[in-house]
This record gives sequence, C-alpha cells and structure tokens, in this order.
Amino acid sequence: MKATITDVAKKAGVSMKTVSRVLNNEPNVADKTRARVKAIAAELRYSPNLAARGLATSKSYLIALIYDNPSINYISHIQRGAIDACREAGYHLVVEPLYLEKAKSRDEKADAMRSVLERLPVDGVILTPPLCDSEGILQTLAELRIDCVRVAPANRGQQPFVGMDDDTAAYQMTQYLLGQGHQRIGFIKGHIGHAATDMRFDGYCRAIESVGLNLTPELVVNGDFSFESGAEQAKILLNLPVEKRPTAIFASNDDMAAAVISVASQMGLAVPADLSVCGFDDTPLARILSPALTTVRQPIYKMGYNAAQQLIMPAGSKAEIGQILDFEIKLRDSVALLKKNM
Amino acid sequence: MKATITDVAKKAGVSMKTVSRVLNNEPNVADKTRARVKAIAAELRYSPNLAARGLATSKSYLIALIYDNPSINYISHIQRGAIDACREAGYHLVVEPLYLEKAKSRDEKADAMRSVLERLPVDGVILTPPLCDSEGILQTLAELRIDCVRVAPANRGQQPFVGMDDDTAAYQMTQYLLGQGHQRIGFIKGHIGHAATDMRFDGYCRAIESVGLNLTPELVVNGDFSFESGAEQAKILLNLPVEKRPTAIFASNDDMAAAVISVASQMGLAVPADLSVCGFDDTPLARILSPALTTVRQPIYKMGYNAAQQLIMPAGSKAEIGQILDFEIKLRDSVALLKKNM
DNA sequence: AATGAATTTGACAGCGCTGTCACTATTGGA
DNA sequence: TCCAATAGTGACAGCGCTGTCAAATTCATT
Repeated sequence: MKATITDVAKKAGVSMKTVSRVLNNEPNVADKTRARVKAIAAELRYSPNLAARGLATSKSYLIALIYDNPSINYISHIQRGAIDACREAGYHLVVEPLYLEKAKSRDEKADAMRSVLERLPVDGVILTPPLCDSEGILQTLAELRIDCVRVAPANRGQQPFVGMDDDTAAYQMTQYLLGQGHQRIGFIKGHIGHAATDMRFDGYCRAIESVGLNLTPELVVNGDFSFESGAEQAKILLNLPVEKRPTAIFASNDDMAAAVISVASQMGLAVPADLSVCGFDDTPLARILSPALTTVRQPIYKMGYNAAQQLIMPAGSKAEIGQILDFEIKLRDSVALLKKNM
Repeated sequence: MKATITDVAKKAGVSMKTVSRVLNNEPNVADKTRARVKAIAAELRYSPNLAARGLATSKSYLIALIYDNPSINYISHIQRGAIDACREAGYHLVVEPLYLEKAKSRDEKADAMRSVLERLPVDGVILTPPLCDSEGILQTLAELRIDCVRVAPANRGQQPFVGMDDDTAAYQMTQYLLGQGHQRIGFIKGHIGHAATDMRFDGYCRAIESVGLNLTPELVVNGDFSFESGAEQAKILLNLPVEKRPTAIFASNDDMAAAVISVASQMGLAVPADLSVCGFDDTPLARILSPALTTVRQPIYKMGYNAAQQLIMPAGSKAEIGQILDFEIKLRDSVALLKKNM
C-alpha cells in the first residue's frame, strides 16, 4: 500500500541503509546515488514511517505542550507559535493539559504528567506557567530525561527558558501613568503563586518609588487574574473616599482591567476622563473594550515559537540558556492626562 | 532504564504475550494471572511504548485536529473536548492548523494537509468548519484512507459528523425576541461561506415568517463574524430612521453582538432599555459584557469530545453516522421587553 | 478413567527503520 | 608502484510490541 524504504531501495538498486542515509542527509553517499534515491523516493511518494523510525532511534519527532494555565488566549498563542516552529522542522505538537481536580497536589500533577509522557515518547516538552515553576514537574522531567523549555518561569535558574521582562514592562507602564500626572495609582495583583504576579508588582513598586512616592498599601489589592476578581477589587478601590481614591488603576491583566472599566462605568465614572485604566497582556479583548485598553503586549506567540525551536535545535548549538523577548507598551484610549482638579 | 514488557513478563514469570494480553484487556487470561501481571506492571511503572506498539499494529494512537478556523475560542474548546476524549482512551491529540496565505486555493490546502499526514500516521482526523466542507480535503483524506469526523458541517452527507441545530437555535432565539414584543429585529449575518451563517439566518427567517411578519431586507446586514464588521453593520442598522430602526438586533455571533452593544452605547442608546441585543456562541465574552449577553450556548466542548470519541470507537459500534447535540438559550441581561412607545 | 472441547499460555516472527561494523572502491602521497 | 587513509556501500541485528499458531492445561462429559 504505502511505499516503504525497501521499495525505494529495490527500485534504486541500493541497500536500505543507503536510502536511509539519503533521507537523513547523512554524509558519505555519492552525489549520483543521492540524486537517484531522492528522485525515486519522490516518485514513489515515499515518506518514512514515524513509528518505525521512532522505535529505532527512540526519537519521536513529537513535542508536547504541557500546561495547566486556564487562560485560553495565552495557551492558544503559545501553541500557535510552537506549532509553526515544529512544522518548519518536520515535528508535530501534541497538546497535553494537566487539569486535575483542584485539590490535587503538585506531586499528583507530576504523576499525571509522568503517565502521559511514559506512554508518549516525546522529544521535548514546553512548560508554561505556573507549571514551569513546579519542582516536582521539573524533577520528573529530569528523571524521564526529557528536554524541556520553560515559558516565562519565575526562577530562571540553569535550565532553558524563554521569557520577557514583566518587571520592566510594569515599571514602564507605571512610569507612563505617572507621566500622565497620576499620583494615586491603584494596582490589582494577579493570582498568588504565579510568577508574573510578583514580577509585575515589583515593577509597579519600583516605578512608584523611583519618583519619590511612597507605596500606599490600600491602593494595592489582590485579584487572581479573573474578571470576577477584578470587579470585586475594583469596587474596593473605587469605594475609597474621593481624596484617597486612585485616579488610575493598573490591573495585572486585561481581564481584570476590563472588569475595572465595567465597574467604573456602573459607578458613573467615565474612563478615561474620571479614571485611567491599563492592563497587561494585550488580549483580543483589549481592542474590543470601549475605551480600547492601554496595555502591555506580550510576545506570547514568539515565546511559543522560540521555545519549540530551542527544543528542536541540535543540542550543540544552544548558545544561551535563556531568551528574553521584547514587550511593547500599547497606548490606546483608556488612559488620560490627570485633570487638574483631581 | 524504562521498564519494558519483557521486564514485566520476567518478574511475573509469564510470557510477554500474556502480559500483552493483560495490558490490552484481551480475553483468555486466568483471573489470577491477570491480577498478578497488573500488579507487577503497576509496581514497575510500566507503560507501553507507543512507537513499538504502533509499529506492530500500524496504529498510532494519535488523532489530528485540523483546522483553519480563526476563532481561538472555538478551536480551543473543540480541542479541549477532543483531548479529554483521547486521554480516556490512551490516545493523544496533535494539532495541525492549516493557515496559508489567504490567496491559496482549496487544493493547496489539501496538499498541505497531505504532506502533514503522510509523515505523521494518525488514526483519525477531526475537521472543523469551514475546512470540513471542502471537497478537496475530504477527498484527500479518503485517498489516504484516514478516518475523519466533521464538526458542524454544512452538508451532513454520508460521512460521520457531530453538529448542532443552528437553524432551530436561531429560530428559538428569534421567537424569544418576538415574544418580548420586538417586531423590527435586525440580523447581522456571519461570514459568507460559513455553513453556520446560512443556518442561523434560515432560523431567523423561519421565526419571522412563522408569526406572519415579512422579512425586511434593510434589517438584514452582512458581517463576517468579526468585531469590526459587527460595529460597521450595527452603525448601518442603528442609523436607520427611528421608525424603521430595529428595536432588537440578533448578531450571528458574540463578537459582533459585543460590537453592537459598544456602538449602541456610543450612540447614546442604552442596552437593553433602548435596544435589545443577542448573540450566538456563548463565548467567555458574553458574561463579561455589560449588560451580560443573551446568547446561544453551543456545545463546542462536547462536539470536540464526541468527535474524538467517534474516531476512537471500534469501527463496529458506530451506530449512527451523525450526532446532533443540544444547544441552550442563555438568557441574560441584554434583552428586555419592548417598551410600549417604541 | 478416558475423551473431546474449551481455556490458558508461550515461542517466534516481523512491523519499518537505523546503528554498528565490516567490507569494497577510490584517492593521494611516499 | 604500493600502502594508508578516506569515501561509499551493504549485511544484519534489534528497537518493543503484537499477531499467529501451536502447546499445555483445565474442564465437562461419557
């Protein structure tokens, strides 16, 4: 039915091994032979059987994207990037979410991953936050001797990663708010335990302090990246007495920023006239909101792309352990100059 | 390093074949033997090597999700459903988007798919719209002898599919609007060529006509499922003279409905007091909008789940060729009773 | 106790490919 | 001219598993 390497070998009058060499671009094949084999392979529409090759080499040409991050948007972009990188190199991406009933511990996640990976022999694994910061996961991967690249990890450590500088991004965004005249800038933190939560908050703090202001504890509230938590915390912030109420709110992601805008308008506060708002991520939501959201654009796609690429690259050429990608501050309509009387 | 079937066999004092039988739940193994082998396999953390098994059985335990649908939300849910079904059966999902520069023809998409699939031996393919209605794709799959299940195809035909009744859903939603007293109901159609576009529009028409009303051509406009197109078309609808202007707008998806709400509020129309709006899909956006959007909940996750399941199921048990899943009308806050004076 | 049938088990080949290693042909230099 | 080095090629085993088929065991029946 489907052509095998033997068919090609017979037709070309060479051994299987020679065909194999040609197919894998190995050296030591005469140019003439190489050309002939290639032509015949093409003619027969031959393509190697991945299972057989995998069995022989214990490589699978498969890369797994493993995550437990509930943000569809985030994962989708990582995934697209990874798939594109895979395709360029003849690899394929298998997607493995690791959602478990929430009570499960880290160890159980590691076990779940182990059972997935023991069954499916992948050549490498891409780990997204918060999974990429789990000791258990990392250790299991090491035991299984599977390469991995972490996306936006909290601890950069000595293993490969791709990431961006959340801290600086938050710093710059806060500086921008400051530059627009805002002094009382509310901050809604993300989910505890998420690396980005701390890094973004740190950037905010640095910026506030860099202009000689003091951090006002009541302006900092704890969300968890969800719209609902954003709404809840926005109410707390906006119900502060007028003279203490923030004139701008920096939410740690776009969903929460959307909630701030929604709550503000329900309370009769116009954005950005009465309240400036900015987010983080630049999800599709950001452009749809009215006003369109000023936010930080993360290079999510590129992180996925580069992560896969690092996995695929021949081990030798790994110049650097980590890659830090550029972000971009997207100025849109949700931030305005502070009005004099506020 | 990793336990093989031989290790288990030795330790259990039986042959490889017996272990194999136990692992595959084949009959004709004594209960005692079965229990012992299972115990030892668990103890050794044994799990079969997919490549080897694949080579022996010419199955890959891999299913591909192939799509060119740009809606992240849609694909993500299909994907999650499919992955869950796969995992239950020890399968894995590989994801293969088929985006090409837009100029490419259908045939080129089929070629692209062919080259992906010739390399990766998958056991089945899930096709989403609009790809699932491409003759070229279907034919290529048939040539490759790869099973496929289509998700929400336009032409149900004789091949397996999972879908929902878009027509009836739109019919019911329109009926609901009618029941709230609305007579001038605007309709924003989706992308031309998308099966859902026609089916939803048909349902709308049927409902309008079912109450003895005539279709008003100027109340029907052409969007393309994007937020921007929704905004554009909403403006056209809402700029109609007051006596002709719709009192309710049914957008063919949530993104366009969000645009309607946004445009309406920019024009000083309150939703739902001055204008009722409903959408289709029940994306996360629907709950985030204010007012929360009345919409049709599509069983997207379940479609993915069932599609994968159909592929995995032993060929014999395929009772029915197609499955039609239930939708749900989600009543939220964006539709109100028509005020008397309108 | 003896027979046939059903159940349970194992030996072995082979899926399609690549790694190893041995072999032959070619080249360049003494 | 001959030899060593190198380029080019192929035979063969074996990756871990399952299908086939025959052997061993058990059971039910006379």
